[in-house]
Amino acid sequence: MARSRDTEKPSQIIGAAFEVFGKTGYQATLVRDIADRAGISAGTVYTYFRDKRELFRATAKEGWTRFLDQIRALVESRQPVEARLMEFVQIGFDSLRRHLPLLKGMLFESSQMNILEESLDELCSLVERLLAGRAAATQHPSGDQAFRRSMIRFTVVGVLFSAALAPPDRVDQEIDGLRATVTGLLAGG
Amino acid sequence: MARSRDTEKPSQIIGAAFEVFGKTGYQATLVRDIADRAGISAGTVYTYFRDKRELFRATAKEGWTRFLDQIRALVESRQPVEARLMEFVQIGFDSLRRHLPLLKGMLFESSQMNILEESLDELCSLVERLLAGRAAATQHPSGDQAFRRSMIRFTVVGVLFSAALAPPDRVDQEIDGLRATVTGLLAGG
Amino acid sequence: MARSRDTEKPSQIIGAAFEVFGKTGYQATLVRDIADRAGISAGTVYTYFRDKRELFRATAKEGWTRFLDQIRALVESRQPVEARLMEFVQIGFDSLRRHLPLLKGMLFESSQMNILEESLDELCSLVERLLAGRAAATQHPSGDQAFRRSMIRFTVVGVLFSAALAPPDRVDQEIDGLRATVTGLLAGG
Amino acid sequence: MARSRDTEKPSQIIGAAFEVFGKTGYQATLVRDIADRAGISAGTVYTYFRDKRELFRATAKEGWTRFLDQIRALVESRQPVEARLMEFVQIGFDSLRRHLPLLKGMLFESSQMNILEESLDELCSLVERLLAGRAAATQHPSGDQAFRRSMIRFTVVGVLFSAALAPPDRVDQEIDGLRATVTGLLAGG
DNA sequence: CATGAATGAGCTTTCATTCAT
DNA sequence: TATGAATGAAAGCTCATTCAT
Repeated sequence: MARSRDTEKPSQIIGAAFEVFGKTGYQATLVRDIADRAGISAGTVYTYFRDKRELFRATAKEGWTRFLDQIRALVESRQPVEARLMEFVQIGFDSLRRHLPLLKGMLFESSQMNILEESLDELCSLVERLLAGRAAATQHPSGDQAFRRSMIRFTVVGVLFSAALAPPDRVDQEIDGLRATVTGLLAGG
Repeated sequence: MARSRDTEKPSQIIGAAFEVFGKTGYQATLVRDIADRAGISAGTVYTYFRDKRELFRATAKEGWTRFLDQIRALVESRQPVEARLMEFVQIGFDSLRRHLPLLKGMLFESSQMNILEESLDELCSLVERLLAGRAAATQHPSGDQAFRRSMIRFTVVGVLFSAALAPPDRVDQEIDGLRATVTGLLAGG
Repeated sequence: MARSRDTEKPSQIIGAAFEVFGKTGYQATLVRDIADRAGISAGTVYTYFRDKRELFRATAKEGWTRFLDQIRALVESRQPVEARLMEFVQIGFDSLRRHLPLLKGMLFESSQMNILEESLDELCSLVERLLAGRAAATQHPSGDQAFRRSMIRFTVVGVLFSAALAPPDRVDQEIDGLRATVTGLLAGG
Repeated sequence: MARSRDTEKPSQIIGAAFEVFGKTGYQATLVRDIADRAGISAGTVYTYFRDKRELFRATAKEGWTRFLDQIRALVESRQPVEARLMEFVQIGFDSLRRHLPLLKGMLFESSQMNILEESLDELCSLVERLLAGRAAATQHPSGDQAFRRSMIRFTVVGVLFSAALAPPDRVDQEIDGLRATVTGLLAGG
């Protein structure tokens, strides 16, 4: 038999891609760099991914999946609402800080691949559910439902892109500021 | 009538760049295409702009300037608050629709050039001033000031990027939806 | 029934190669395509043939062998001369039509592999023998022997390459024309 | 003004291409090698030729043009028939010897580009005209006209391809043999 | 022997930028 | 200053071949 198809190879490659795309951006990343970091030859990348684009897509998707899984678990946890919200903020901004380069890659270099759309939608619904417990307490007319939903969407998009737009040397304070703002919003109602 | 050809050439080039970048996107745009449309040779572009990047920066800046000038005039106009807000929405979404490709270029294809920061900041303050009249009517504790400011920021960024992220065939309905949402937000308070 | 799989594999591969090279041409043919059609893996091809080149050579040789065997049988058959000549034309042009792509591969895409030389030589002598019966009838001085031989050679080469050079959409009429010409030559003398 | 477009550049490039294609063959030739030999950069080749293919086509065409021009002049010269025929054989086989590698390139590596068709056709008509004077002397029924024409075609194609098919170490004797054959044919009638 | 995953050399063409005129 | 011919770096992907299993 031939060398058996290594089932870990794809995630090994994605791992490498995660780092290189994150550091270098989509355009500037060479497939060879990813292969090098994964310890394989450039050709092998193409055994598992049709092309650079698909590799990027898979990498980005993987990132979102990991993150959304955490949030999903949180939504279904039995903690009190406020605790869950705090943890959400914690996890969310940690991820943001950690994966900002990849996010920028997703935003800036690949408008065609609408990886974000879906993921953003899901993130927004999760946030909605996260807030639902609290919202139920107060009686809200249905108009406020739409308002809330739009608020959530704009807040999520606003946070992500504000962070992504920040100049590299001010990323950290920008994220801190955003986090404070969001915390405030949650506290304020 | 014209002062001199040399003074006009940069804006002539920017005018051409505006159209070509807007239609084609940053990457896919050839410097020669811009030169052709400007009726000059490719080499001449480099007399006025260091490189393609700087030309894009200047073009984007020009676009924001035109737009912000309109809003600035609106802020200083003597119309009643509500009328100004309606006109703002009108102008804003018209520009968005018209210049979306250029905006996408700014967002997605030129990560290093943080052209937006400044312009976004100014746009947000203008919106703040636009809303200020109305806000003054009600007594708001200072906490709400911060809330309002963050709201504005998130809304502005949210609108721009949501539009930019929409897949090409759904851009129009996306913009319509965003406009409705914003109108609702303004109406709702 | 079969002796052993290993003995059959080469001809099995050649059979597949015959079809794929014929359809696709040398350059455009992937070793894997041949392997697929032969129902084996690409690697196995290299157990029986040093490389793609050698496989092509073997395939072409096989094709010539099959063809020359038919002609050889014809030469040795007991039919009257004229009947043999007619059948020769029949078989020859049928083969030409059927295997033209392979012939083109031999001619155009594999300059170093002079597969044709030998086969052409044999084909020419067979034709000479085919014509010999008729030629004997008339008294020919030896000079005409050389003339005849050159004629044969040029005719054979001329037919093959003229067919091979014809643009794809005119191959059929070209072959028809060549056949008519040859028939005429035979009839005429 | 810019550096003016050098009108000699194309033929300069073709000159280099002539040598490199001839020596190396179409496939194995790197555009860069041609550029190097022409003393220009690889990119410049593309200012004058759309791609490698078109450069080859132009090169081959140029070769045929030079050759056919000579033959054309010969046809129109006032020399006696026999002298012209002898000179034709002289020129023809000299060219064949000199440009065989390019011819092989044309034959073997580029069946798609039917550069040969046209040139062969013209060469054949020229030969026909060359022989016409002599032919006129004897009364030939029209059937012989067709015979003659086919003979010419097969002879021309036969000579060219027989030379092209000869293994490198026997090219010279092959060409000598072909020349002798042709001379004999001409002498014999 | 068979397999097929892994390898990695190979190469055209584009296009931003330069610079001789 | 304007021109546009010339430059030359740059990189994805294929596919014949190898070799670990």
